[in-house]
Amino acid sequence: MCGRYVRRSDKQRIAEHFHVYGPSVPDFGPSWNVAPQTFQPIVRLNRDTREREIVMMRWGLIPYWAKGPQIGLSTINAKAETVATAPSFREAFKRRRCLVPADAFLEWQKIDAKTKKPFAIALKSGEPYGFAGLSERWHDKAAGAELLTFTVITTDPNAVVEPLHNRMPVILPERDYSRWLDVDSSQIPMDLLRPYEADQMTAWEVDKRIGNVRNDSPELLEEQSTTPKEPSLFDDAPL
DNA sequence: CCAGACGTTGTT
DNA sequence: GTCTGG
DNA sequence: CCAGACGTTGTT
DNA sequence: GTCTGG
Repeated sequence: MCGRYVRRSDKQRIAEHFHVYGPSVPDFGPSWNVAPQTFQPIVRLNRDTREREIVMMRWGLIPYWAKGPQIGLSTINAKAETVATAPSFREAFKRRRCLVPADAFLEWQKIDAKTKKPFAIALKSGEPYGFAGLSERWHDKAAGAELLTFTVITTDPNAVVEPLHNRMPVILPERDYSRWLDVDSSQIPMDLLRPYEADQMTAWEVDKRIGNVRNDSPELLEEQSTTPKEPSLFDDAPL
C-alpha cells in the first residue's frame, strides 16, 4: 500500500518533469514525509484548456455524493482490482484521473509483532515519478466551500517491494503520462495499472526518525520553501 | 501510513 | 487497544 | 419499498 | 449517486 511518500521536488522541478507550462498554484517546497489528509500537488488536465496544470488537493478521496468527509480517512488508496467498479472510485476513474508527483514511497517492513523497519523505494535513476491517482471535488456544505481530494491506486508488489510489503502504489512510466491523463478518451487505460518494472527500482532502509518528521502541513509549506529542513533520507540512497 | 494521546472543570 | 491529527 | 453503505490496510 | 440487504 502507500500511506506515506517523499516529494523532494519543488514546484519548478515538478513542472519540468511533468511538462506543465501553464499558469499554476502558488510556489511550494518539498515534503519529506507526506501524510494522509495533507494538501499536496497533483497534475491533471485543465478542464477548459486541456493543458496540464498543478493543483493542490487533500490526500483521502471524498466522493462527490458523500454526506460527510469521514470516508476520506479510509480512501487514501484505491485497489486497482476494483477501482473501475467501486462506487467511491468508478466515476473518478473514468473522468478524473491524475498524477501524484513523488520521489519515493515509504513502506514499514514488519519484523515481528512489535518491530518494523521503514524503507524508501525510488527509481534507480533518481528521477521523480507519478503515482496513478484519482481526484474528486466535494461540496462541504458546513464550510460552504469546495474541497479537492485525491487517492493513490495500489497493485501487487514487484520483486523489489515484495520482501517489504504485499501492496505497492501504481507508478506510471513517463511514456504513459498522456494516456493516463487523457480523460476525454473513451478508452479506459486499465492496462497501465500494474507493478512498475522492478529492474528500474531500488529500496533502502531509512532512519527510524522518518516517522517523526512533521514538515508538510499546509501552514509550513511556505516556510519550507525558504528554509527547508532536509532529513538525511536520501543521503544513503543508492541512486 | 505513523505518532501521540488516551481526562475534567471552569474560565476566556 | 484504539482513536485522532497530520 | 427504505436504510445504510460506499474504503484500505493490517491485525485478531 | 447507486447498489445491497432486509
